[in-house]
Amino acid sequence: MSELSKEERDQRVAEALEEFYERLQEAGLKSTKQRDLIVERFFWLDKHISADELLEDVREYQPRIGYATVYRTLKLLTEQGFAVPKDFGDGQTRYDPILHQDPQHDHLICVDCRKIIEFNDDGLNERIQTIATAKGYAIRRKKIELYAECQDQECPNK
Amino acid sequence: MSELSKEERDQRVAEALEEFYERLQEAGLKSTKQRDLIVERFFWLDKHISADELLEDVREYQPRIGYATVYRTLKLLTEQGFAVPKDFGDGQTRYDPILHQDPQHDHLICVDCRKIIEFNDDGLNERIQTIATAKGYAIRRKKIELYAECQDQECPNK
DNA sequence: ATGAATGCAAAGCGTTTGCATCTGG
DNA sequence: CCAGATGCAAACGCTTTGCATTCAT
Repeated sequence: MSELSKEERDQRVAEALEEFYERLQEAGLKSTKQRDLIVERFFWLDKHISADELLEDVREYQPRIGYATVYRTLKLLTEQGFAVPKDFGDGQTRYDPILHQDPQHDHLICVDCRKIIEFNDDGLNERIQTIATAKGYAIRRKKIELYAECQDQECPNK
Repeated sequence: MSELSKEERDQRVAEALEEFYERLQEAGLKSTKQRDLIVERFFWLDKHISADELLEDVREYQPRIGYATVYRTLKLLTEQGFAVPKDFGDGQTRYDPILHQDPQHDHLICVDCRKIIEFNDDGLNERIQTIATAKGYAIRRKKIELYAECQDQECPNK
């Protein structure tokens, strides 16, 4: 994610947008100034974000956007598989953008400072597959959150 | 869980209750008819349960219990480490009782019928430990939810 | 008696919805 | 044109809180 160059990032956002507009068309839905902006910013920021935070961001470009529009767009993105809602227990839902090259990552959350580290572990993913298969299920998606405290003093809240 | 005999179950509930009352005393908090009932039923039922469902259950014994009391008791149980709140994305928080012999389990959720299967996998737990340790963190708790569809026709919603 | 717990109703908060208006295809 | 999208405000559902009353210690 953050190791990508601006070019690579632009590239991935562009691809995701293209895919998104294709789906819009297929579904007979419309592209509008507001929707386009929200979706583009959502992809561009490329991090788990709350409706509130996203609204604040897009209002820098179009101050009159209403929060209902943001919620509706996030719902649309979720339905179309471009976003995954996450709940970290602080009362508000956050949405993870899915730029399709990206395998869905998991989270390690510091219980002291609430810092959220994203990670991806093949061994973990394999194990999960094994478990689901053994029980006769096929994984559609997963939600893995590890709540932990860091060992040393890098964490401000200790 | 469900493989326990009634005796074993009673035993575990009794132990958990004892521990709970110890903590209450230490904290200078009181034991009341309502609180006792809610906690006992919560331990006895021994499954993830919403505030609503728990309220409905305890009202069979004491119809005048208010929902605020149930919420307050669940909050207390959570603070004292006897319950873990879980969010499965359907808008209401569910609480998992922790009877202390029980290692914390994970969930496999059918995306079609919303059936929730609890499981525990040592390989998975080891892998998680490894990941956290490698990143310099010590796990306090985890939340693992696998959303999957079942392979055959046992699932009513297909 | 005194601090804590309860029940009720009201408030909170994030999210969703109804509706009149606007807009893209 | 007309279905779909927007913005606003009101409604929603779950959860929390204020307050007068009751209760445990």
